Amino acid sequence: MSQFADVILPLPLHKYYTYRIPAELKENLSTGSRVIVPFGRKKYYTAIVIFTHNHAPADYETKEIISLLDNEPILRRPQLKFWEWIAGYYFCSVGDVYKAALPSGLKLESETLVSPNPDYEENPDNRLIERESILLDTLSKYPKISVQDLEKESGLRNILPVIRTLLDKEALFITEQIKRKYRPKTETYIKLAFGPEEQEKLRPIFEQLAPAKKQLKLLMAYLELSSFMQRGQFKEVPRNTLLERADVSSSVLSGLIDKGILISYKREISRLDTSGRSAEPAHALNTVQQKALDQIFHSFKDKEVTLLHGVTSSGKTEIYIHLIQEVIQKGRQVLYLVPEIALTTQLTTRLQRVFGDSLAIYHSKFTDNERVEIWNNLLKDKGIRVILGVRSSIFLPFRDLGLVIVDEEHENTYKQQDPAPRYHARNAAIVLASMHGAKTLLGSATPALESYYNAQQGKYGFVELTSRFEDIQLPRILVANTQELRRKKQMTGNISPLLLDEANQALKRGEQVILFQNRRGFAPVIECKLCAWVPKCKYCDVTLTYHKRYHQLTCHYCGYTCEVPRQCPACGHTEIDIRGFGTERIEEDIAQYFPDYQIARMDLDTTRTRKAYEQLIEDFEQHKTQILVGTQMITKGLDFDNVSVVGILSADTMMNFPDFRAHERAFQLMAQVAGRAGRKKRQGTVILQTAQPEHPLIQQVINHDYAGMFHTQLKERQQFSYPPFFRLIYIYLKHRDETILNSVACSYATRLRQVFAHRILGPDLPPVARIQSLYIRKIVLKVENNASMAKVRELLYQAQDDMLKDERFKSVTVYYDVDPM
DNA sequence: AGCACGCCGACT
DNA sequence: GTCGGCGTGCTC
Repeated sequence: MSQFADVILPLPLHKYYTYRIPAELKENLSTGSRVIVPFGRKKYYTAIVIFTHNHAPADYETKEIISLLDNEPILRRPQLKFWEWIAGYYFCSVGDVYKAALPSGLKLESETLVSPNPDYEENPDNRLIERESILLDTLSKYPKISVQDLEKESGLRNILPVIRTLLDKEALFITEQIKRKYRPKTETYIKLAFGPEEQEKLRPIFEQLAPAKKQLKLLMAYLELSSFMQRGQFKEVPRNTLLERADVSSSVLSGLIDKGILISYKREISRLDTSGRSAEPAHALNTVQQKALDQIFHSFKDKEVTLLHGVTSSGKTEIYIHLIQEVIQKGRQVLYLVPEIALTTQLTTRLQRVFGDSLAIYHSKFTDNERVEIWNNLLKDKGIRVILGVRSSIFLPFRDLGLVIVDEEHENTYKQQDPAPRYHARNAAIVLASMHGAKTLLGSATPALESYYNAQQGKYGFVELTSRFEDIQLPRILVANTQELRRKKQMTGNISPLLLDEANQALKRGEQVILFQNRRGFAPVIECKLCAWVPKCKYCDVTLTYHKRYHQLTCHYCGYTCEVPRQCPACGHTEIDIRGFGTERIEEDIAQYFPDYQIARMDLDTTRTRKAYEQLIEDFEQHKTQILVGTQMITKGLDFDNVSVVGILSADTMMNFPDFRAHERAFQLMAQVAGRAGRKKRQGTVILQTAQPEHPLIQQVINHDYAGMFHTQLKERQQFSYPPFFRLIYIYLKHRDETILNSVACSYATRLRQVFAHRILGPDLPPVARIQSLYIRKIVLKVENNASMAKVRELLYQAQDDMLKDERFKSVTVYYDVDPM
């Protein structure tokens, strides 16, 4: 039996820590168990055992594990391997992955509690200073209080040193308490105190209760609910149901319990909605869908990953359902990934109907306790077969995945941005699937360039669905040339006459209208007011970002900088300015034109809660609102059958966004939003407002020409060394002193150039160059797609170690973003 | 991450 | 002269 355990701590530390296993825990402790360990002088953490062994570390004294939280591992072995892969690929610690992977209900935290020493008497030789007195006075009011609360109550700042001195003077005690966050949900049940075999006891009870009308009423209600009348049983009945049925107060119930007639007890119940949902059969597929399904099965024979390119509303979901059924019939599990915003009631109810209780939904807006229950259900294999979930559900303890579906695989919300691990759920899921020997299906109407390229190269299988479900026509797309309209003074606001006219007609016919404006219009991009000319970087093919502070234009890929031109190089116009109008503005504008219709706005601000979001959708579905103004949120997974006109208010803001993926994203967004138009009854109309109607991208949108867009973009990606030909790694440097940061960033880039040569760009100011008073610089590394990532990682870490010899570098924080979006 | 130790400026 | 500011390094 092992003496020592190496553990993962929930911290950004790049190694495992070794602890002694106390004798009494040796039996049950194993890889994947959670343990409480002391770390540093006073902290306790929940760590995860990754390895047990008998090698006593030579150069330090080990501490002992405090306690074991699980008699059985809460992780499955392949998960740890998966965590290590993520940490390696995305340049972060396994601790970072651990933090992201476990629902916080399974992560316990220690909290310091302070209590006064009642026997303390002030020593005249060692008087208390003022801060100490104040603290002690406050403390005397509480038997036990947390450090955070004590800080608040005392009105003092930075009380930890004071607590320390008081501790030395023995004026107080401190204890560390581990907070148990997950609580099983319980419900109180009521039952007769005796069984049906003693039912003759009932008669005297009725007589006894004759004067107590309310108690009698309650007893009758119980007998009724417990199905005694039909079957002579005394079943347990939930307390609330009983009180509701009897319509009496709880004191009446207490009366009966006191008399020993009824008994009350608590029972653990599941939070997961298992209200006996019965599975119903899936819809039959039409011939086109069936053919696609067959092709997917065929493709699975020799490809790990298959891309399903299906136009909007081609019925991809039904194909998924049939695939899932196939896999779960074999006893294997399915992970169905969707982007954060695509988890709509429309999709969940559809899946719940087919899969009933074997489906679980894993979403950040669900409470933590629910997520813990899903985790435990999977761990103990209690019936969940299909997980419909967002990004973080790749970390769930799957026993045997047979299939991973990544729907809307092009969505950038699959990439985690800020705290590490900065992982891409689509790419990580592919790795996860291969660890399980499962297949991955990527689905999208507008695939990511990278995925489509992989399919073209034969790395992925490829299946196409070209016709829409029930032969609905793709919408016709009309262009409103805003440049010309403005010049002719036919358009002053943000809405063209053509869009107004089409919207008006639709509304009069009782149909609905969607107006789409990407809020990214707020990006600091300048443009010519007349012709929408936008300055671009000569080297990166990326829109330049405007920095107000210096009145300069900068490329945030390579750092190229220039002055703002006085007049437009394209048309000579002299008004060049920051552009951008958001959804709020559109909502106001449109309200003036259509005062008789109800308008709703859907963006980050109006959908803070799940409820608000669902309410907006419900209102629109039920035609309570006629016009919906929104950001890209409205493009995802929503099926409205009465929308005939969609307005894209500014194609230019999307196309000119300072990012090498701007055109790809603009196409995806426009195609997705256009797909909301004209669903069941007739062809819809999309009004596309742009100042550059002849632009190839606009033509590709009009012609629903994904392949055309792909080829144009691919050429540019190759020319400027971007994905899928090159892999990007961003290296971020943070420091609170801008001057130091600048010089360190420059010398770091120089150092990196010695290793990676021209593959290093920058340093440059990222779009948000200062966060929480920390300045940020970004260095870009472009490596050939076929380069060894292990080698790149080694070289990067080596360069970082080298730089640490520089004194100034010590206080600089470095972090990486691999495959940034 | 957090916490302790250590070295410099605003107060008694 | 001390208190408290934050910079640096360590945690099994």
